[in-house]
Amino acid sequence: MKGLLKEKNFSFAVDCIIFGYDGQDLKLLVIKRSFEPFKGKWSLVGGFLEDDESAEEAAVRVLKGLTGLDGLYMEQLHCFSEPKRGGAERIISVAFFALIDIQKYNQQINEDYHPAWFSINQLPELIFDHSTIVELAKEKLRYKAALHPLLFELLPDKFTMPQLQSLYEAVYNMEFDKGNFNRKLLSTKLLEKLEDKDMLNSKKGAFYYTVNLKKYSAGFKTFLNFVSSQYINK
Amino acid sequence: MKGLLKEKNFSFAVDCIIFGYDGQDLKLLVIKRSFEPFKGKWSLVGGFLEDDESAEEAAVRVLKGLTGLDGLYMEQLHCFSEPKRGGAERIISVAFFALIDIQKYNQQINEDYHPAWFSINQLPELIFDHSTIVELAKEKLRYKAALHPLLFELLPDKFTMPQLQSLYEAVYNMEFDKGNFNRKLLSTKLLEKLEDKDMLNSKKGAFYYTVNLKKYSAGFKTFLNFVSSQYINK
DNA sequence: TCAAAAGTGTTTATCATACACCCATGA
DNA sequence: TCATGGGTGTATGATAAACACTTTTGA
Repeated sequence: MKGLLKEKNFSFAVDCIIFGYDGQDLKLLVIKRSFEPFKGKWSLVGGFLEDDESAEEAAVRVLKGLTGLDGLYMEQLHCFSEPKRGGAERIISVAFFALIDIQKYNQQINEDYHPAWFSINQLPELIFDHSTIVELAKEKLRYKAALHPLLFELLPDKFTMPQLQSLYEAVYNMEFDKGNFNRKLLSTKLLEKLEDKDMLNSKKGAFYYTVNLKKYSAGFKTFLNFVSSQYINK
Repeated sequence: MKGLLKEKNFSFAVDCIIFGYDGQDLKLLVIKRSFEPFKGKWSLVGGFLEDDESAEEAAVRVLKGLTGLDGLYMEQLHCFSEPKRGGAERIISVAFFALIDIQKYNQQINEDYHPAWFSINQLPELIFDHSTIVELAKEKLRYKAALHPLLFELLPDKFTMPQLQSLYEAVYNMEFDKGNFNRKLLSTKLLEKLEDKDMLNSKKGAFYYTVNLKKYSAGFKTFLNFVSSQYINK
C-alpha cells in the first residue's frame, strides 16, 4: 500500500492529560490559552512535534515546560486523528496521560501558562475534543489502576493507609472497607512500613508507608480484581 | 504551546496487525512487499492516511483492500513516532490490530499483496520496526483477551468448547482443565448452546455454541482473572 | 468391547466480604 | 474519660483448581 498512494503531510501534536490528587479529589491540570483561536478558554497542555523527537519525547518536553518536573509517570493514551477534531486546520494528536504528586508540582509551577487544577467531577468546558480525550483518560486510569500499582504516583513518597484508601475512593467514586483494603494492599508486598506516623490527620496517628516498585512484577497478581470490574469500562 | 512553536509536517500511515487462528496456532497475516525499498521482504499491511479520513478509517480501508472484509474487530494499538523507525524518510504510524476468522478471510483474499499466514511463534523477519509492533500487539491481545471476550472473533460463528479451549491454549501457550474451562466460560452467560454437534473431530461429538455479545457488559465481570495474571505483561 | 474425547460431579483450599472488636491519642 | 479514627481479628460465603467419574460414539 505504501508507495502506491501519494503521501500527504499532516500537522502533528501531543496533548497531556495531567492527573493529580489533593487529598480530597482527583484533579486535572489544564491551562488557559493565551493566544487565538479560543484565547482565554481552558485547554490541555500540548505542543507540536519537532523534527528530531518522538511523540513521547515531545510529551516529556511539554510536561517539563509546564510543571518543571522530569521523570513523571507517563503513558501513551490514544491517537486522535479525525479530520474535524475542532479548530480550523487539521491536527493529528497523540494524547498522553501523566500522574504527578500535586505537592511537588506546586513548587515548580510555570505560571506563564495560567494553569489551574479542576476536580475531575467539575471540569470546565475544554476546547476542541479535549473533553472527550479527558473522558477516555479517566476510563483508562480506572482500568489500569485496578490492575496495576499506579496510583502511588499521585502521592508523596511517604503516605498513610488512610490517605491511600481515600485516593482509591476518589478515583473509583466508591468506598472500601478499611480492613479489607489494608489486607489487600499489604498482601501485595509492595509497601514498606516506616517507623514514624502522621499525627496531623487523626489523634491516634497513622503509620507512613513507602512503595517499593522493584517488587512490582512479583506483586502484580494481587492487583488483579482489586476493584470490581463493574467500575472498569475499557 | 500550540501557536508558539512553528508547525512541522509529517508523513502519517497506519499499519495493521492481523491475527487469525487455524485450529492449531495463532497466526499473523503479513504481505510480501512488491516495491522498493525492501522489495520482497515481509511487512505488515499498511497505507498512508488520506486528507479526509481518520486513522481508523484508513485502517478499515487497508484491511478491506487486503481481506475483502468489512466490520472486522479492530482496535488502535499504539502510535509509533520515533524519528528513526527504519526506512529513509520519517513516517509516523498508528498501529491497529484486527482479529479475523481465517476461513472467511480465505474466501476473499487479495493475492496482489502476496499475503501469507505465519504462526506467531515462527515469524519471519519483518521490515522496519514491524517486529516490535507485532510483539506489542501480542502482549496487548493476551492482556485484553484475559479480561474481555475477544477471542471469539477468531472463530467461526459456530464453534465447540474444545475448539474454544484450543484457541485459548494457543494464545496463552498453556493448558487449561476442560472442566474448569467449560464452567468458567458457561458462567459468563455469553454462550448459547446449539442443538447440533460437530462430529468430525471426535467420536462422541461436541455441541456447537454461538456467542451473544449483547450480554457483554453483564458477563464482563466473569472474564476478569480468567487467565492468571502471570501471562499478562501490559 | 475398547479407546478416545466430551462433558459432569466433587472435594479442597484459597480468597473476598462483612463486620465486630481493640487501640492510641487529643480534647 | 470519651469520642475519633487507626488498626486487627474472625466467621461466612464464593470461587478456583485438581481430578475422578460418566457418557457417547467409531473402530
